[in-house]
Amino acid sequence: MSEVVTLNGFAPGAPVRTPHGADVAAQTPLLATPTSVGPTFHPLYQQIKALLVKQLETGEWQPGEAIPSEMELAARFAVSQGTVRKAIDELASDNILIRRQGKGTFVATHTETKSSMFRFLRIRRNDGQDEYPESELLEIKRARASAEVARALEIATGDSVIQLRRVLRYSGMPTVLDEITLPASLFKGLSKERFDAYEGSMYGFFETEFGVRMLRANEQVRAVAADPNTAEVLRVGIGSPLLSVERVAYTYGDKPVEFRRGLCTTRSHHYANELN
Amino acid sequence: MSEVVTLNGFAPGAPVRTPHGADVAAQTPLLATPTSVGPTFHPLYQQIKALLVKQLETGEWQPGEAIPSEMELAARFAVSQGTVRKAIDELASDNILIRRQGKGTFVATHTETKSSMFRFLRIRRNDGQDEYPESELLEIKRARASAEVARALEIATGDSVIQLRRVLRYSGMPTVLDEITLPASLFKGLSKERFDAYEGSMYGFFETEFGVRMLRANEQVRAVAADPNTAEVLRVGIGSPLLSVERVAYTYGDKPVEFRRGLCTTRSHHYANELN
DNA sequence: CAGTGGTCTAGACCACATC
DNA sequence: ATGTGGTCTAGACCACTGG
Repeated sequence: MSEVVTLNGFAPGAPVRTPHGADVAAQTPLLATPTSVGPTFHPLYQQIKALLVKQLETGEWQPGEAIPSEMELAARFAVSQGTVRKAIDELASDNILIRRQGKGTFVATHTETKSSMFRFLRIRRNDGQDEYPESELLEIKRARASAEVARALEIATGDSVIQLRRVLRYSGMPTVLDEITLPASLFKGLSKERFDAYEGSMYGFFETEFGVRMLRANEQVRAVAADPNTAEVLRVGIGSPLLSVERVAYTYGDKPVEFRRGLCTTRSHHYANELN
Repeated sequence: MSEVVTLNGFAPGAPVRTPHGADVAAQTPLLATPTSVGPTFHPLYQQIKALLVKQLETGEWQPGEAIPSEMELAARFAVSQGTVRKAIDELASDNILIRRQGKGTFVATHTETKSSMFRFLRIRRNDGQDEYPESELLEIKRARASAEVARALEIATGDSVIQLRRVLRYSGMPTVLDEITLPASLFKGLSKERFDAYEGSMYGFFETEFGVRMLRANEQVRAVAADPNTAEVLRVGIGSPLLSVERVAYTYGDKPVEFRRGLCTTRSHHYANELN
C-alpha cells in the first residue's frame, strides 16, 4: 500500500486534466461507481477521505500514531496536496484525525489528554469547574439482548451482550449510575479484572484493549424518578428526580457498538450542551 | 463601502508579496494590532472573516439576503478568491452564512424553513418523528434583573428586563413551560399583541422585529420536581420529574441577549443531543 | 447564456517542531 | 537544516441556478 494509487486516468505531469465529472469512468476506477453514468458525482477529496477512513478502519494506522504527510499521501494517490488537505480537514473536523502544525497528522485517541474525555462526558459541575470523576465498576455480566437493546445495537434479540454497571463519583459523591451494554462479539474476554487493571477512561479501555473506537454518539435525555435501587447507590430519596441519559455510540461505518443508560443526580452537577 | 479595501501593503499585480507574518505592520493596517510586533499572528482569512462579521453586525446585509459574490469580495478586499472562500467557509460552519451553489451566499435567518428551527429546539418525539410545537404566550411583564439573571445576561442587578412565560404544545399536549428573560434595552416595545401577531418562531420574531439575531447558546439540563404551578400547566402530578433546561443565548460578539428556563415533561418527548 | 459556488491544480512562502 | 502542517495566490474547469 505504498505505491502510487491511480484514482483517475491522469498521468502526473500531463498538461491538462479534467478535474472532475468530465469522465466518470476515468474518475472512479477504484471506487464503486453506479452502473449508469448518471448523476452520481463524488468529489476527489471525498474519495480520498473514504480511502483514508478505510485504512483507519483496518488499523493500518493505530490511534495516537501519525499518518503519512500530506505530500506523501498526495503522491500516493496522485492528486494535489490541496485535495488531500481538504480530505484531512474533514476528518479532523469529525474528530477522527488531529492536525499538529510542524509535527504531522495523528489518529485521534481516547487515551491522551484528560480534556479529550470531556468530549463524551457532558456532566459538569454547577460552578463551571472542570472535574473528572472516579469510576467504580460494580458488576459485569453476560446477558441476552432485549428488544430495546437489540434495536439500538442493530443486532438480533437474544444475541449475547455484556452488561456493565458502574458509578461515577465526583469528590467522592456518587453522581452517575451507568448501565452499559456491549455486543459480546466485539468485546471477547472483557472481565472485571481487566477493566480494573486499566488506567484511564472507559473509551480508552475499549480502544486499546478491543480496538473499538467510539467516533460519535446520540443521546436522549429525560427526567425520571429514582427507583429504590438507584436511590440507594446515589444516596438520594426514592422518587427523587434524576436525569436519564440514554446513549448509542457508533464506530466506523455508523455501526452502533454501545448502548448506555446513565442515571444522574443534578444536585451539584448538570448536563451541559452547546448549541451552534 | 464598495471600493477596494487595502488589508496589506500589497498592490494587485505586484510580482511578490509576503503572504503573512513577514511584515506585521503591513499585514494589519485595518485591524488592530498590539503595540508590540510580538507573536500576534492573524491569518488574512480571519481578518476577512472579522470584517464580514462586522458588516453583518451593522446590518449591512440583512438576514435572508445574499452577500456579494466571492469574486466581488475578493476584489473589494484585494485578496484572492480562495482566501475569501476560507473566511466564508468558517462563517458557514458557524451557521452565520449559508452557501447555495449556483445562487450565492446568504445571511442565515431564523425565519426560513421549519427545519432550521430545530437548531435551537432539542425536544424530539420519542418515536423520532419531527413535530413542531404550537406556542402560546401566557404572560409578558417587565421586571428587574435578579442576581442570577444579571450574571447570565451580563447586565447589572436591577436592570430592566422583560419576562415572557409560554407553553409549547405537541399535538395539543402541554409539554414545555418556558420562562424567558430579555434585556429590556434591546427589545423596546415588545408586547403580547405584537408577539401574537407574528407568524413563526420566537427567534424569527426577535430577528425581524428587533434585529436581534441568536447565533449560539449554552444549555444546562437538570432534573427537578414539578412545583404546583408548573404541574397544573403541564398536567402532571406535583413532584413529578421534569427536565429543567436553562439557556443563555448569544448574538454577535458573544453578547448574551436571552436567558431562558424551560420545564419539560418527558412523557412522550426527550431532549436530543448528538456528540461528535 | 452568464453568474454563482465547488473542485482541483501548481507553486510559493510562513509558522512550528525537531534534530 | 529539514520536514511538517498552515496560508495565499492564480488560473482552470465543473455543477448548479435562473433568465
